[in-house]
Amino acid sequence: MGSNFVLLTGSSIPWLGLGYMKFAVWQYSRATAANAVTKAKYGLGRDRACFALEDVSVITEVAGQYDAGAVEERVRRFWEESEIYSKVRRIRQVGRRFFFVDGPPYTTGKIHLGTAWNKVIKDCVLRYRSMSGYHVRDRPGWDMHGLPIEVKVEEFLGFTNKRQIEEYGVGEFIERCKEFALRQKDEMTGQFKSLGAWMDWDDPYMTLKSEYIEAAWWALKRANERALLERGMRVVNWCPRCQTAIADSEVEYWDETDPSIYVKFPLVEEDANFVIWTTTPWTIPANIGVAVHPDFQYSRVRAWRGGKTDELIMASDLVDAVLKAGRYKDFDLLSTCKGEELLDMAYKHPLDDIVPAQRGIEHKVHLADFVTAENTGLVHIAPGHGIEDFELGQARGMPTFCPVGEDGRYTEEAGEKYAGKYVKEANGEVMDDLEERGHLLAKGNIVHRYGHCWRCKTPIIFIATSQWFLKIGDLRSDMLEEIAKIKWYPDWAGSSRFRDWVSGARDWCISRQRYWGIPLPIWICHKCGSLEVIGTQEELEKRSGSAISDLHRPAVDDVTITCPCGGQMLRVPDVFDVWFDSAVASWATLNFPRDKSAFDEWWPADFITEGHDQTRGWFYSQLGASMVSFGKAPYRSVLMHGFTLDEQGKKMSKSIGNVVGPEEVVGKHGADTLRFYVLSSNSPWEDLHFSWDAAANTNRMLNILWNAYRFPLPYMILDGFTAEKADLSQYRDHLRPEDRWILSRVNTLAGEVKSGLDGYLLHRVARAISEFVLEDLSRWYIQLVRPRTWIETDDPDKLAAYATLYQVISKLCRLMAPLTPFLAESIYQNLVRGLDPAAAESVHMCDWPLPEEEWIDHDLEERMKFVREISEAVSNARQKAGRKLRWPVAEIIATSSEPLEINDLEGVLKGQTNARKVTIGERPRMDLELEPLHRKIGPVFKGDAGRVIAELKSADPNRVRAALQDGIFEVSLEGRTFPITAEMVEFKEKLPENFYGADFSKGTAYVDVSMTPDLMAEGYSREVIRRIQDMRKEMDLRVEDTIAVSVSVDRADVLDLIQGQREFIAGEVRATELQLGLEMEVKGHMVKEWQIEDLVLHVGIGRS
RNA sequence: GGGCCCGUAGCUUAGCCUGGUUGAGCGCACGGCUGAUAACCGUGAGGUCACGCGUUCAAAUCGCGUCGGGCCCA
Repeated sequence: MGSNFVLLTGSSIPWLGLGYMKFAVWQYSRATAANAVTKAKYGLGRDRACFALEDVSVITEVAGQYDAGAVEERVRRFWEESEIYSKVRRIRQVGRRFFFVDGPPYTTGKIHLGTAWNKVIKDCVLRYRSMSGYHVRDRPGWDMHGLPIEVKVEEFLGFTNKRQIEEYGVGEFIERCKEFALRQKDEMTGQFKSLGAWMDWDDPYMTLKSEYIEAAWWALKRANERALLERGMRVVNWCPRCQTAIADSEVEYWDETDPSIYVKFPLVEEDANFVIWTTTPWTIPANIGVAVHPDFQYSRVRAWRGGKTDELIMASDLVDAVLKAGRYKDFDLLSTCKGEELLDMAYKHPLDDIVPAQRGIEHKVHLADFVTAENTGLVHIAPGHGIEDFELGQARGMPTFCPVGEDGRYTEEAGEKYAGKYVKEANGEVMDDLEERGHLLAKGNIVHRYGHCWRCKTPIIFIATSQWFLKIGDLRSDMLEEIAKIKWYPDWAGSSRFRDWVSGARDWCISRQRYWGIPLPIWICHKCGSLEVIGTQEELEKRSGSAISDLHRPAVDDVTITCPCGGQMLRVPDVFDVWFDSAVASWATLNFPRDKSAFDEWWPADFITEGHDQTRGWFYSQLGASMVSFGKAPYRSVLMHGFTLDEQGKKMSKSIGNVVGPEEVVGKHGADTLRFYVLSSNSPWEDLHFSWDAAANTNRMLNILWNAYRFPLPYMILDGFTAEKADLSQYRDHLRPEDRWILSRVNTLAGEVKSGLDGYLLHRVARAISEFVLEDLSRWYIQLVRPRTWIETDDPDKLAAYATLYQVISKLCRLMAPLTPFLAESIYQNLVRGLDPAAAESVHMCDWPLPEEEWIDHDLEERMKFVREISEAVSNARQKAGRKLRWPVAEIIATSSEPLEINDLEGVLKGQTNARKVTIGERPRMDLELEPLHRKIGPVFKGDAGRVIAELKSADPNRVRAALQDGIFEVSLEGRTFPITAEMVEFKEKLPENFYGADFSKGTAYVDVSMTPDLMAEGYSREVIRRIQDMRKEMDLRVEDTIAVSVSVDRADVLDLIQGQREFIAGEVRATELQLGLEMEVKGHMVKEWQIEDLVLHVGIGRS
């Protein structure tokens, strides 16, 4: 009892489950009830059913509003209960393999918009591949080791340094890290699932698992066999707080103020000084040399300040700037020389009285190309504190002097005065010491970008330490060759970006002096010094003779093995750089080396996709590790995607407060909206500027789709539409041109979607779908098909429309399944499975809908395009004329610059424009307009000109033109005649009265809005019908209810007109009685007064 | 400082590869439809295509440079 209670209250999951169950029971009864009742009774469709449960083998009506939350919850439940995911993967096991490797997200505990986008792309691609018949390998992964988690756990435990971890116990600490990582993983799994990402969540690969660790060990063993593993002193980025080397990628830069000092290094043999510049005074105690550029010109000057003179050597171009910084008054140029002439000139270390170790070291000038013409043109070289310094030091035989310890404090080697001081804090003291000894030429401050530990934000320092390296530099050219074989999306991601990065590949420092990571499997003999790299747990157990429970520290630290020399071999205490963990993912996910057959079957990956930050990250680390292990690239194709930024294109950051979480978007608009939005918003490789407006617009598009799908359902249900009736083949002769058109369009769309998905142009796919839904389906086809759905008999015309809609929507939901898996499933379950229980159990189990060429008719699509354009132009023209669509027009005319074929679509055009007659090609008969030209007439007729012009204006332009064609036209005024010549007038064509025109892409459409009694009768009747329908709706009448109607108008002429339309009106509104009268009293359950322009209408409605 | 990508209407964007009157959606204003209706449709206003120079008969599109944004590096 007690534990049961705790379970219910302690976790929100069981509680939610209970809620869902009640919801489902309610839903089920609703759905079945609704279905049973709707046949007899229309109007019940306000329930929130999303699709029929699978044992109800009929379609049901759905909610009037797209409620993503409800739809997704229902679908999620269906997927879980019916185990759809595993079924989908199972049925494809016979297919061609598609090996996808998930770039493992770091277990931070919370996914962000970028991570969501990443998984949506992956899911979309995998669903498409699966539907296309591929046997998809979709194991997700988790990156669970490393400093970020260590730092979190340290924070939690209140630790500030490594010693506290050792005191706490490494074993305990590792255990905390592990728990933390596993908990975060579980939370994030839920977040990914809510996006509809289908991956093998029950069996992800985890970097902390033994089989995973072995994959890394095995790779290192291979590296050693190939002589690519090396131990050596290197200068590394060092975090003095974490007391470990950190990778370049773990360094975070931001502006910081540091000292900027000019230091004089006195020459040994002469009374002169080299001038160097640095921002790190604390590295001066470790100075070993000075570098100059061999080709620069250097000057020796004698400079004055405060009554003293100094002889200084620096780059000639920088003399002025340096002397200004040192506040020298004036100087004499003594001599100049090229940098190479300075080679090997000796100087004395400026602090050798404080740093005794410096006294035995030779200090001199070296040549280096990396010297730039900035500051002084001479560079202070401390091989223990700089990467280039170290390299130059190695090349030139300088000692690597590094009097700084792992904690960032000077060691005894730095001399008594400095020993124990934290280097960044010693800057001031070093400057003072230089100043006291007269070696400080100038000091100031500089704001520059400085590196920090990305986890604990401590400023990093460079120190020389002994580390383990992979000699990636040796593999550079092989890597470049491999890159060229990989298919990159977009191409430049590989051909320029990645290529550039790999061209600068340097040896990879893989060791870290930490705890929570994969231990380096290197054992060293303490007697003979030989080294052994262990590849697997089994191998280690065999070599050590003891069973091992956990491959992590500290357990593995205690394992010793016996060297062939008889000595004892101990493990190197370091762990791997965490980047190495994910680098081996492509084979670790296959459980290689434990399982060699899976590797043979699957490796290398067919596809990976990550953000562009992974160019230097995972794309690179995987390539490097794979080249070391197998000599080839671990992936065949790569889609590089962008970053998610805010609407202004700024990085989302907590401090700016512009962060949008995926769960916010899902909560507001649903997962399908988020998915479709991120896929459609821009090309995958561009950065996404998240916009709430755009997301809402995507939701609106899905709502329109929902409405389009929902629209025919009540009619289909009412008419008992069945699977047999849905078979399109029986209606071949009854398909209207618009049916053939939408069928052509959906197949054209299928082609576009396929080629887009094949080429990872996901935005093109989403946009093509969106365009189809809005333009073709909702705005056009549904409008065209509407009248056919309320034909009452089993007319093949109506059934052909149903079958067409069925065909289109069932194809569309398959095409959308990879993008909006919930909505697609919901539609599929109701419409497709509802009619045909034998259909595949889930839309995601369907085969990919290929374009059916026999349905594609480009000509028809082209013709319809013009019909739509003309139709739009006509509504434009109608608007100019102030004639509503409800009022029929006698004729519309479309003219164009090129031949225009409408053919079979004339009926569509007539219907949509509400025109009695459609004329294509002929121009309307134009009226002529005559314009007298004042400047010609005036000079000829002088004082009479005014009256002549007036007379001309009132003349019939046709008569004038006819006369002018023969010669002159005579104007008679008060008995006089005025001869008018052709040059005195201009003719313009004018649309006849009641004609209005508007342009479309190929020409102009005209509408003749002249009224006839016949047209007026229909117009008024439609006005009346529309009011009655409105009232029927207000009374909440069912579609088949009949009514008694009385209508009174206040104009006799209108009464006459509508009297002739009695049957039309009664039929449209299902009236069994219809009374029409002038100023009469109307009656019924509902009575309303309406104003239609200048007509007052009274309508009374009652049930009959 | 270097590499790669991006900059088009108030906002989000298409067009750029292959030069020839910038096309849409949102928002705004006006209108229409009314058995998809808390839905939908039409019309209108709104753009020195970041800026400058060049190539060309012609540049949003090609080249160079500047500015701004992003990622990566130094």
